[in-house]
Amino acid sequence: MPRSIDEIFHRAKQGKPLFTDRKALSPDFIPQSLPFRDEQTRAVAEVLAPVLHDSKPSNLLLYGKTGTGKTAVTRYVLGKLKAEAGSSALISAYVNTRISATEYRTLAELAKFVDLPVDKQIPFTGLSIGEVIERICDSVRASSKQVILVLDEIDYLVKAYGDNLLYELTRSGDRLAPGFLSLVGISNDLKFKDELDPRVLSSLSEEELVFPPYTVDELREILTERAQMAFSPKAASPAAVSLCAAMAGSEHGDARRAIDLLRIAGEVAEREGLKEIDETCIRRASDKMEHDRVEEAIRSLPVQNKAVLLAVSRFREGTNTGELYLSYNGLCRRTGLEALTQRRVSGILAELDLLGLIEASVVSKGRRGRTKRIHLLIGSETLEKTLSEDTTFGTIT
DNA sequence: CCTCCACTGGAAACCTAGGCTC
DNA sequence: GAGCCTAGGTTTCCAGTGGAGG
Repeated sequence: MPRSIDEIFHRAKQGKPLFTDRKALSPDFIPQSLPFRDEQTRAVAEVLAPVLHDSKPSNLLLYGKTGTGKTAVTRYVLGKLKAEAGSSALISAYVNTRISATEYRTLAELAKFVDLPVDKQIPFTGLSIGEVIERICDSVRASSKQVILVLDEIDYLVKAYGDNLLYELTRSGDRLAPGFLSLVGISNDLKFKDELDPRVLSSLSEEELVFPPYTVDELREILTERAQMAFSPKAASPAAVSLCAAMAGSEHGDARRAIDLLRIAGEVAEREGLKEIDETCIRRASDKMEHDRVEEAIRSLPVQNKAVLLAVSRFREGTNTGELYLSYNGLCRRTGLEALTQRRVSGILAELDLLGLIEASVVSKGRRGRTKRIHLLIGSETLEKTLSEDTTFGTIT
């Protein structure tokens, strides 16, 4: 749908905008109150309250599927707590360990909140983990800081690196006094507890809290409230809101997804110059979300993983490890990329599988050995379009 | 029931880039 | 600047294996 810029501007000028306050649907918006989460909000507040009379709150572990309000409740309570305390000794640090990805970077993130002396800043590499912990502890002790460290998606850290870091952090008490550090762990995965050393577990889960998924009815109510803030009246009909709640919530009551869906549907409608969000907008928004997720996943891949993915896409009917490796080798020769070993490529295949970009399952073909049956789970045009942005593959896709 | 293929996936060694100390 | 350290990615090595074909 080619459209001149005159037309775009004209459309934008005429008619009232759909959105009155886009922020109300942004991912990090925290509303005045969190519906259906009173119990959890109060529980978190109770656990953290001791900080107000300078004693260390218990460590806390929060569970629940994505979009059940764990992060929102935590941020909400911490926000209030900070306002109440009014002291600069209270530091609320938030680190998402899936994004920080390694132990070292998780600590480096924490260090940013702790405000280290200029000569003790954490470089992005070069220090041992022990040294980084040392520097953080020193600073906390020296200025009696009261740190509440939120480790979001803590299960990622534990899965990849075990519980060493948590072990260190939970028993750093003596090195921090008179300051202290309390942990708030947030996990999507209940099973991650199995991988923890019993000592770490008992210390980390002094308090525990489970966040149940929202029901579709609850989602609808949440969306209705947000829609009233975000859109001009009538822009989002009850039917549209219900559909968003149903589409996003049918699987496991994911409020974040529901809110994203409503926002993007609003953007689609606005771009089309519609006065209200209709079903088509919502369906297109849903497609767009999936599409964006895939593009982003591809874009952020290391170059070797991209190469392997591209090699996979050459086989329409799926392939196996040996055949794929040959093709990958050829690709490397043509692009001047250094070819990795088959062992490593096998590992990369497992990573791509985990991201949901390919499916790679081990099959046995009897006498003809054991291998992975591999096929692409995403559209090859999307893949090629996205990879052509990368200079390594720009000419070859 | 046994063989034996074409890998899988764990473990350890190796490499690189960077900071630290002296 | 030499000689040390570490994290993270990769290679090297290799024992282990599900099941079709004998």
